Amino acid sequence: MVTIKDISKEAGVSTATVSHVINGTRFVSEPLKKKVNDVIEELGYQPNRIARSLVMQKTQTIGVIISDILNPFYTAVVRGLEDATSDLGYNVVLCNTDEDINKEIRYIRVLLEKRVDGIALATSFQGAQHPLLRQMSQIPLVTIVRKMKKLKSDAVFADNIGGTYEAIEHLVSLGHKRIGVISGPSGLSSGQERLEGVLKAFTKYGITPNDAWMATGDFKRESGYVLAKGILSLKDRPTALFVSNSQMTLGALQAFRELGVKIPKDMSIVGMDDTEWSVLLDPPLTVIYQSPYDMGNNAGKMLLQRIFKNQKRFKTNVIPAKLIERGSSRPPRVR
Amino acid sequence: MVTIKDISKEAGVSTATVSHVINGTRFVSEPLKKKVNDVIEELGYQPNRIARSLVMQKTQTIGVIISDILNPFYTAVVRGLEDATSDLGYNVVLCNTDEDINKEIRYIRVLLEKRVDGIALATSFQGAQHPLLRQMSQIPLVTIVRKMKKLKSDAVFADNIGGTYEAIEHLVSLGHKRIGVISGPSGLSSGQERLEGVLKAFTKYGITPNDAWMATGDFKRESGYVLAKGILSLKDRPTALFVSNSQMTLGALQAFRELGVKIPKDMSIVGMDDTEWSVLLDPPLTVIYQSPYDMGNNAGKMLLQRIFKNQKRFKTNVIPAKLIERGSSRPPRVR
DNA sequence: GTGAAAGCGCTAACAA
DNA sequence: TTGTTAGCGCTTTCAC
Repeated sequence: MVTIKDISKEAGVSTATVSHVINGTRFVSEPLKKKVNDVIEELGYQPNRIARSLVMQKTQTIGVIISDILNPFYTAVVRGLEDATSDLGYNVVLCNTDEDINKEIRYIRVLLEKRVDGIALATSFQGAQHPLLRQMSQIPLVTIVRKMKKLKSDAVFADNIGGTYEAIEHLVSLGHKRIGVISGPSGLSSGQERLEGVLKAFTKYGITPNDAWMATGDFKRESGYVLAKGILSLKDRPTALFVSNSQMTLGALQAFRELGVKIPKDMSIVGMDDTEWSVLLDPPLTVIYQSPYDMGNNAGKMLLQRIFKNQKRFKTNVIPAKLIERGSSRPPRVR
Repeated sequence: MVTIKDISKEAGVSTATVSHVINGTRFVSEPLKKKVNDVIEELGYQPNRIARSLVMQKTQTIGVIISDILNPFYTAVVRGLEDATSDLGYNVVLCNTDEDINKEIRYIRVLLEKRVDGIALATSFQGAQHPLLRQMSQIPLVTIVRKMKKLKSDAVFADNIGGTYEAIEHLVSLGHKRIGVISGPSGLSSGQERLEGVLKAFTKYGITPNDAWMATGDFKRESGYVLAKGILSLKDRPTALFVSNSQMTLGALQAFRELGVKIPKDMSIVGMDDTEWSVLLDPPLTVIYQSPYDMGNNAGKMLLQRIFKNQKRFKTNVIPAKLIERGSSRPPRVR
């Protein structure tokens, strides 16, 4: 592999000069500059950024840690993050944890050791105090999607409470009083807050939650399927169902299909997360949209800000969630 | 930031010893080992992998270059790649090119300069000879999804020809003779081969392609929408439509919906790529499934093999594509 | 306007 | 069994 030394030798200049023509960091006379560039071209020189990183103490790399890129929600987050940072020459390294806190810890450690310039973390940690709290506060880090207790950091997440509140309000406005809910893990802020918004709306509109209609899943398709099946099989069932993420909605829809429960005739459904397929369903799905792309994009921008100037105050960016009304929610059938 | 020197000083040993206890690369007596580990713990030492990479000449990082992670096909590819490589401690850096050859070139350059240990590349280059041909043959590289002309390298892709052949054969076996096709860019091997499989089946079954029913898109949703709309609006239209990727299928389905063309009553449809939503459509979608996860996974494994021992022969891994028959394809209506 | 050389934080050959 | 030190390929200070 050809190095800067080879170039300097071949061009008859110092390595300093080569470095400066490559980076434009100080004036170099035209003839020298040309000579150097010619040699670089001729030898097919590729500067070694590892060496550069070592002296510059920066890697032009940021890490993103999520549970699973196969979930389209996170796909959009990651894309937003890349778009926000790639213009400034950053690369993103992708880490899937599958909600496994040990994987998460391993990834954080490695990213730290690789000296990434920043980390965007959607934690899977459900306890009170993250094991890597100390280490994480040493570098630019933005918590995304899910809040982390005890950690002071920049943060961007959706307005979960507002979003789910709106979902319920929407159903109530259609005339629903019998509303079922499939929520996510209570140990995750996203799961807990979404339930909170639901309950807030229930209270506001004088609805007493029916335990048989309130289920807690794990944000995965299978649990949406199983839990929906349970609720749909009840003799006394709700007239509407809210499902708190797209993967569980997928499972729930499968349950509707299998049990022959017609949407919205037999039951209305509102999902969380908009997807590429929401509009193609029959009827199209009413959803709460949380702008995952924007979340990733904003996270990227906040990271860059912190990388460039280390302000002391931490910022929190709450992205509004909004209702997209489509055909799957209708007034309940009058009996 | 604490370095190996700090540890060695504090523990009263040489940096060599510290290095060796961290990496287990030579015997260190118990007392020393304990002392070193204690100090590491105490000072919260995080080894600098940049420095390590510089001397070891390896980064434990691989790059993956695709057009767009938002396309669930690539999402699965990337996930497969990560799963194949993360066990051995590799990280993957994600690069989205949006089919922009300039972005692709930039990314390849950067990955090369960052000295990634390997690259998985789904190229967007449609010309004869890739601009970075020389550079790319210098490191472990596996071409995926799309073939690259003139480049000798490991490769893994789907059996596009076999897959689309099977799609048409399936339609023919149902009694269709009037078959429309929305293909992808002819400059990409995936686009060209898929069309090739279609034509091969046409020939085999004595079907003469009707130009009005043969459209070429760009693998994006919008083009599927526009082209399908064109075909569906024809007075003389086909009885079945094959669409050669999931994004265009999405658009096509939208066209069916808007024009009130009922599937499969008015027209059958077979898509390429299975997705999380295929089964939820009404009727569920018949598709050709190309195992994107496996493609990524195999690509990862091939990369690792080449990283570990530099065999001279290049391998090509063709992943079979298979028909998944569901409700969207039925015999044509008898007029 | 350009060059010499120290140093970034490790690993490993060599020495003891 | 452990330590000394050269060197990985750059950037940048200081000197000329």
